[in-house]
Amino acid sequence: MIFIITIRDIAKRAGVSVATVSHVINNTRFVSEELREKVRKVMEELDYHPNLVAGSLRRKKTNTIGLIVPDNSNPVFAELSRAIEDIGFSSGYSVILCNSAYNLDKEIKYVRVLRSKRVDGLIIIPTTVQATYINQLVDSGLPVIILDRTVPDAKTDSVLLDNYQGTYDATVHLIKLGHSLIAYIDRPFDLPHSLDRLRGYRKALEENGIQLKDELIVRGGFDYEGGAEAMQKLLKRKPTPTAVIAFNDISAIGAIRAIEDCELKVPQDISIVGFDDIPQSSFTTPRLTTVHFPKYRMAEVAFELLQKKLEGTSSDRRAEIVLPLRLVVRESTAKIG
Amino acid sequence: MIFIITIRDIAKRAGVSVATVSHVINNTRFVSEELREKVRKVMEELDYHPNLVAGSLRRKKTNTIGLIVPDNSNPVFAELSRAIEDIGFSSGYSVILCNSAYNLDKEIKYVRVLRSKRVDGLIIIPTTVQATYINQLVDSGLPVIILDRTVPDAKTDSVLLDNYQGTYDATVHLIKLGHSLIAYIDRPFDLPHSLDRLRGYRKALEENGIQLKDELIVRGGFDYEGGAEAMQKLLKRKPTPTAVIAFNDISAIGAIRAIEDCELKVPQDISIVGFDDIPQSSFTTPRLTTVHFPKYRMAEVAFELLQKKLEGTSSDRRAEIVLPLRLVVRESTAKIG
DNA sequence: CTGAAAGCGCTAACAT
DNA sequence: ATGTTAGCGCTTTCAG
Repeated sequence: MIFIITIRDIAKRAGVSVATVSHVINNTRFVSEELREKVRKVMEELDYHPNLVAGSLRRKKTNTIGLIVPDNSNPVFAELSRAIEDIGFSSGYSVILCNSAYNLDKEIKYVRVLRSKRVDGLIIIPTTVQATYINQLVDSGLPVIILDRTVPDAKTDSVLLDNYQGTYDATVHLIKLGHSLIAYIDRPFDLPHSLDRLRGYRKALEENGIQLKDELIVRGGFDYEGGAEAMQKLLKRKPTPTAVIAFNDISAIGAIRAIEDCELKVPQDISIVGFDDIPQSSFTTPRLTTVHFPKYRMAEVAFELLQKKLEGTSSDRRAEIVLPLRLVVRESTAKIG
Repeated sequence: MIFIITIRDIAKRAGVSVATVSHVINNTRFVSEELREKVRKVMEELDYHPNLVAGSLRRKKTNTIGLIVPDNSNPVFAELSRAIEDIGFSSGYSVILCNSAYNLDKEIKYVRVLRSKRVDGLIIIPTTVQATYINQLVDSGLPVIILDRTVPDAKTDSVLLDNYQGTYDATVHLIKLGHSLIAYIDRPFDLPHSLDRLRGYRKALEENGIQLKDELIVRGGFDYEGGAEAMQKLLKRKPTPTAVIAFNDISAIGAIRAIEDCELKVPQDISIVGFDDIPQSSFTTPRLTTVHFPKYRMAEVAFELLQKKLEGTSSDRRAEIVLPLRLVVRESTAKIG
């Protein structure tokens, strides 16, 4: 940071007070066209760039928000980050991107940093269900919005998905296609939202008189490989499932890979449905049937909620917005052969 | 930002000077274990979080860097962002993520913001070849590292790929497989790095006595759909290519989609090779043959270069590190039928 | 309509 | 070994 020109320099050179310069920069009180023009010219000449860190200190507002996601290299989170940046930008906010790497320790470290950096707000997809450190933040007055994860005791707003409905619909879709041996690839460890997805699956089976087989539920990982490995396990189970639901598209894509590696075909031999509807899911072979996650919408809602908190117009009640989900039927599911 | 406890409060309550508190926080001069402990206790009690914006103002260092990428929802950039965040985090830097959306105007706006926010450095994948605004930054003393794009007149370091070699190898691979009708899906508009890729392709054809057919070069878009559309055009060309090289994996995946939609098979009817080696490329059907882009390595090199500039130990010469590329042969390429 | 000046919370030179 | 204090560059109240 070797920027030396300050507002005083501008003021001196333009023959006005620093107050005037500040006001022309921020358009915050009337300044005669004459002075205004003079100030602008000097700023231009000296290539002046206002120091926002000084401004932030004074104004107690940084115009930056923190965003903590598990892993930006996951397409869902990448799209979500992108959307939040987009929306933030148009409201004059920058976003500090933080990856927790599914690691509570790193997440908490980041929260400390962001807090010390005095971000105006925080949008977070937490790694755990633990609410204490989030509530500390909230209690300290930092606006926090929780995304995509249920944190039961959190004292702040969240925007969630109707996960239960998502897998319920997916399962019913499969059942209607004649499947009854429907497997489920779950995430590596439970969290309320994943439990909800599992519940949707279970409920659909139950309602249709299909007995749940525990050996058809298996855990995957957070990458493509995880889905492939889970599927490999499933392929060894007897009876072999004729359909599988994965907790996300990445796993589903890994699963397809594993199936085809066994000389089986999707959907002829096994149907697959994913969750998230990441961009590539329309371009896989076969195109993936999946539950559409409205990422941009989630970002919008999150930002609106955050804005309200920033403006102090947030309702006292803890908002919990649940976005509806919709099954997108493509080519990876078919009538049982 | 309604954090009210300041270093003075801590000092007062602990019965020490603010200097002492500052020094225990930053470990910047000796403080007796006794005072140190007392201060720590008070900080704990009052849930004190040092105000880094004040610190930054004073210290003229924000410990945050700006990262401008075209679009974080592109898997390559998502991985790159992730890697830079990761490396930055371990050196105590936060990163402000900015998407230029391939839009020079937005890019320049972000540069202004980042500059005013006094980021310590900037890592950028520029949208254009235009160096002026980058050089202004450089001249103003802001450490800038250019990634993945050739900006000929830029007066700062860059870390690039050996793009020429990448497509050259890809093309030779195809030629060895017996192909001579090799098409090329280019990006929507030219930039030096894409021109280099095209050069590699041309050179390989030429060296092998294959005549370049201009009608086999077509432009795609920045998403999967763009690749699919480009491929559709190619499929209408006579003679139809037996192999195609795409400027990135996303396009290649879109192209595969388009091919299969015409009841043709990859690689039996048409071979495809991509560029980037994004994670999903090992899991497509067929697995994509592609040029591996060492994303984490690029992030590391970029950060090292940046660090040097931050420490003022950067060489005077403008560094231009070119990372080697390597073709990963998977299943989307085969001997001509 | 414009200016003077206090102070945001911290760091670090200087003093003891 | 610790304390005092002058700013960092800006915003904003208060005065005129």
